[in-house]
Amino acid sequence: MAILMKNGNESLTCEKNHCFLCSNTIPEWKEIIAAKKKMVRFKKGETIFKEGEKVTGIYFLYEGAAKVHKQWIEEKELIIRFTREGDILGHRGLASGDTYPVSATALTESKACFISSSFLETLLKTDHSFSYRLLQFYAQELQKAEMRMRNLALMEVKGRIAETLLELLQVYGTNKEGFISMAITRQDIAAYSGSTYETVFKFLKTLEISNLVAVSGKSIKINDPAALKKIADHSH
Amino acid sequence: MAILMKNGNESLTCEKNHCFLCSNTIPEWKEIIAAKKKMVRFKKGETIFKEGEKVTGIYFLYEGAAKVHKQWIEEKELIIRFTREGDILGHRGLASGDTYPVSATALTESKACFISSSFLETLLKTDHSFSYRLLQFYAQELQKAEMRMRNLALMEVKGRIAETLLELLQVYGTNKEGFISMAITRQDIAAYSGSTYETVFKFLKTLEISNLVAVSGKSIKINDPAALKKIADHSH
DNA sequence: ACAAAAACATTGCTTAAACAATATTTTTGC
DNA sequence: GCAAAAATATTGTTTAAGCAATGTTTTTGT
Repeated sequence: MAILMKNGNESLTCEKNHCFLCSNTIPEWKEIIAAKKKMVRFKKGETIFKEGEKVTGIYFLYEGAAKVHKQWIEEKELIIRFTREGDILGHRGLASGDTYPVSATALTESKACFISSSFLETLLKTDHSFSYRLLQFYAQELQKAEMRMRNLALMEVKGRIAETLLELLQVYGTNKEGFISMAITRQDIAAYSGSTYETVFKFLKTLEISNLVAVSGKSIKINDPAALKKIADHSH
Repeated sequence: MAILMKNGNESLTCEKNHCFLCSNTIPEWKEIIAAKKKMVRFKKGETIFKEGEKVTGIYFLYEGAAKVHKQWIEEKELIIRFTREGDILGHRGLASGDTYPVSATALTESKACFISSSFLETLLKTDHSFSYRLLQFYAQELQKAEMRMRNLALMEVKGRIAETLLELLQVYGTNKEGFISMAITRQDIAAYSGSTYETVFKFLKTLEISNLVAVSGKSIKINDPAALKKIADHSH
């Protein structure tokens, strides 16, 4: 049942049912959703959608990982959030403005389930519990955004980098060796913490020396999350 | 029809109909809403709700102005947004967590229309177009939050202060003399821009000297908004 | 009306963190 | 498989912006 789509991506069936869409819509709609949705595949580093592009719909990350980021002047960007499978992407497009306010890029080979804006609208207007859940999700996202605003504005860089590591740990978890299950570049750590590669490099080195983290290439192991939290909470 | 309430505030009728609640709910509900809502009055500097407090409901600012702010370690706070009449306050409380993630404080003598969480829930589950509008509002707020996250992380302070002045201009407008219609303390400008009183003081002085703004006590007049925008866009 | 508390004004000093420079290693596209 | 482009490593310099100190003015509570 792999139907070839115009962009060469296959339409695959969704077996996990773990995404926001699948777990929050009424069962009666499952089939219609299945017919309307498109499974899209992205290579590592591939753009899922780009800031400024016209909004076409919403994505539910089915497999893999992605970063949501926002550009500022060429060369500067802030990573807004790191996402894992099950997460929503592109939901900000729902606001009146019809272009994506952020970009999303796959961090690993990924699959996402795509729902067009028009169908989403129908869905929202019909399935009110879904609509209510989405509202709650938004309120939660807003809270997170405000927490981050505060951190970016008031914490010093070391704290922000510590927070970034903890966030990565929280989002991606660890593998059997205890390393964060996602190879992340220092560049991306800098882009999330709102700092620079060099600062991340220097601070990571001191963390390594004091044995709070272990680094092996792009893999990072956090030995003492509580100590990192302490650094974050005391950086002012 | 001024009914005395337990806290001494009067229940007043709402005549403006300009708030989100009044302009986005179905006419049939107007009377029920009128019966359920409570008009609350706040003195300048008075707390509308406080971070960490149990969420009791949502406020619609009917008259006056307020700031929404978030604390970090004693003494440090970030002002998340400035609000004017018609604006929503306390909507973040809708997320699962049952405490306000931010505080709101009246900047001037204000009146707000209060709706309890339980009634809001009923409203959302019944009036779906209201629910949809609120969803759009949230998406918009999320966009703004992300824009600010980016600015706080990547812009240098001068640009952030310039942005703050432009934001104040945009939210509160000007009086006949061209001054921003809201007396704002330098402390609050610092708290919004994520900087310090001294830095605001210094930068405001240079803006005054270069004639981009005029200052008279707590009143600020922006002579050249475009120049301020330019400063903001070039601060990196 | 008056004391206490904020807010304001002003200035140096200090430092965290960006910037710059340069060399090496890893990744990726054709 | 190789060249080009990212990403990494490292250290030194510079500067923006916070902190500290001290005094004055304005606001606010009683």
